[in-house]
Amino acid sequence: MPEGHVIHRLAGGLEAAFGGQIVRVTSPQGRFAEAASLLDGRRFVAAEAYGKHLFVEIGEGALIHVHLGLIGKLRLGEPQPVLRPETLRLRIETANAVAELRGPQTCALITPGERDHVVAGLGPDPLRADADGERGWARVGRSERPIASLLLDQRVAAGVGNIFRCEALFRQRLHPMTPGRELNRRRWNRIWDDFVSLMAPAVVVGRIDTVRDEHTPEAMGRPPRVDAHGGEVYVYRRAGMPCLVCGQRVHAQTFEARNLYWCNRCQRSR
DNA sequence: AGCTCATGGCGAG
DNA sequence: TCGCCCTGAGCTG
Repeated sequence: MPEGHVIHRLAGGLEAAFGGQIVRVTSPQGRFAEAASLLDGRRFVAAEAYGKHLFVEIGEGALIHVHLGLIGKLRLGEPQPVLRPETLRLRIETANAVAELRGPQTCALITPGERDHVVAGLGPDPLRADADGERGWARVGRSERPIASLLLDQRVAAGVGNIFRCEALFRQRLHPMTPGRELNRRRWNRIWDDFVSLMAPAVVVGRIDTVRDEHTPEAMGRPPRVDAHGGEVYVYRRAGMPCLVCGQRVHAQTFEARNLYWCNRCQRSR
């Protein structure tokens, strides 16, 4: 479940659960055992998200770098016995809380310098107060690449994933294949502002809602969306269903190995 | 029980 | 551009 809002939410949850406390760190699966033993029994200092990357600081001078990838999960909860240890890469626990990491793309012990190197390779993160959207525009405005490709490029906007990409393009009525250089700065600013205004609440509520007030279930007299991957959206995973604005069937196509969803009638500009 | 797909990203060719 | 990595939910049988 990993777009940037999930990672930021996890960072906050980890700090609330473990901040300042002495923690047990283990790797029941064994694949992170050596590093875990170095951190075990030390004090949890901080957890920080940058884009889809999570940095967990336990003890001095070392960080755990976590990237969930497509299928990784980090669950926070009450103390409980270890279940399915064969897939449990990392477990952090106190008497009151447990965090369990399974299936991550990355779980590695790194130095602060290595963390800085990872961050240096990322573009601005709409969820960070220090983000500078202009850095994203610098890459978009002179690119021949389709905007759908650019918006998943973590150097353009770190933390944006497939849902926010598809939804921002719909909200801006932009055809996914529009080359970046055909946008102007104002158009980019509106996309960026959408990322900020959609992602920040998603961190708080733990789901993605992108439909404007006039298209909510209440406003349109339709049943609310109930499936597990999020909240109310315009096009993501709505292939073949009627567009909430014009009624035409939502299109879906594989593009650069990812699913792309859009409305051919509403998103004409290019 | 087995198959497919997923909110990612990498490296080989 | 494709195959591959890692896990689990949601189908199908």
